[in-house]
Amino acid sequence: MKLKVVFMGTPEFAVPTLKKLLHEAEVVAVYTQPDKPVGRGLQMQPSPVKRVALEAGIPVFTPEKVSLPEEVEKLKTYHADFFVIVAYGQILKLPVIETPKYGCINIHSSLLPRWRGAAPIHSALLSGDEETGITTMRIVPKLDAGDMLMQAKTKITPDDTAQSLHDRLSLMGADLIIPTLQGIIDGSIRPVIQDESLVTYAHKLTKEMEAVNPHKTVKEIDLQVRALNPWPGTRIETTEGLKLKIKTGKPSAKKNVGTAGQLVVEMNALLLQCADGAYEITGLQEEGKKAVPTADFLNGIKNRNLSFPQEVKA
RNA sequence: CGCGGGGUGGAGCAGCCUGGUAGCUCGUUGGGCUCAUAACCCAAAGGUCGUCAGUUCAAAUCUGGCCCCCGCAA
Repeated sequence: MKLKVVFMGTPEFAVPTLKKLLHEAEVVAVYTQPDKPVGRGLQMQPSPVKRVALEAGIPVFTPEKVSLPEEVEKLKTYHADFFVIVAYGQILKLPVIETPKYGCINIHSSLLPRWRGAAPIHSALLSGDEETGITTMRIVPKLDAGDMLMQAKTKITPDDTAQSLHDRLSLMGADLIIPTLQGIIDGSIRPVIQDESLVTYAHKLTKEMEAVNPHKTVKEIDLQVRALNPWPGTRIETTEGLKLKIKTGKPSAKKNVGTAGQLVVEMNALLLQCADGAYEITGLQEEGKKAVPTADFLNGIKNRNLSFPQEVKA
């Protein structure tokens, strides 16, 4: 008999898990954040989870606060075995948590207890962690503090960005959900209490983080570019008015091509001089234009009013 | 009605204000030079200038509508 599940999730990250559940379990209802005005023109947009759920013909609910008493009453009527929560965007209060027969299960995109909180993928990258992963756990009232059920690890490669890790981890999470639920039912999983002495917190990303400080090291710049891709991105603006986002790049073999903060063109490469060496920008996007390989950008500037080096504004 | 930039040979751009022979850097193809090359030299192919209509003797260029792409903001 299929497990009866209520799914709660919102962004793209939650979609693979929802699809897995649609396939392997009986999803009786989907909860997601209300439609919001997003994008150019500020048009109302349903969440990615809502789109998938509607397509599958599952009832979708978008309460502002799922923990209100009347919402809890409705949740009880499903008589669900589990609530599965993936990046829902609301903190569940105890009455909700206690509703399903076997409890509320959460998928978190880090190796707990490291990186509890809002931006675990970015935090792992930004701090130069060598590996990260997925943890399934029981939901408790305290944020991301529940007992851990299963984990899967993945190495962070030099090419990984927040985007590539996000995509990989979201699939890993989907693969973990059925074994986790089954393991609880048949008692084969032994929940592990989080070691509070190892807890770190992943704080929310802000727009301000996109600014590059060229007085940081090449290593730090590289991690920033990869961790903040695609959002909020890594932006530089020169004193001559050139505004661009660094999409991709790598530490350059060249050591010093100017003074810290200079943007230099040398041997068909665009280089940003940092505190301890040069960082090569290999892909970029100018304001209002498409993202292009740096070679294309350099082809174009040859008949524009652009000359290098330029100074990057702090 | 949130603000703004843009659609020009395969790529990235200039030209538009001050209408009148299609430009630059690169790629592609052929040839040359070289022990050799992603280097250099010569040559060629490739574009109804997003689309529809208007103004004009004449529109990439001016005017209006439509389609598409992107940055900010959320």
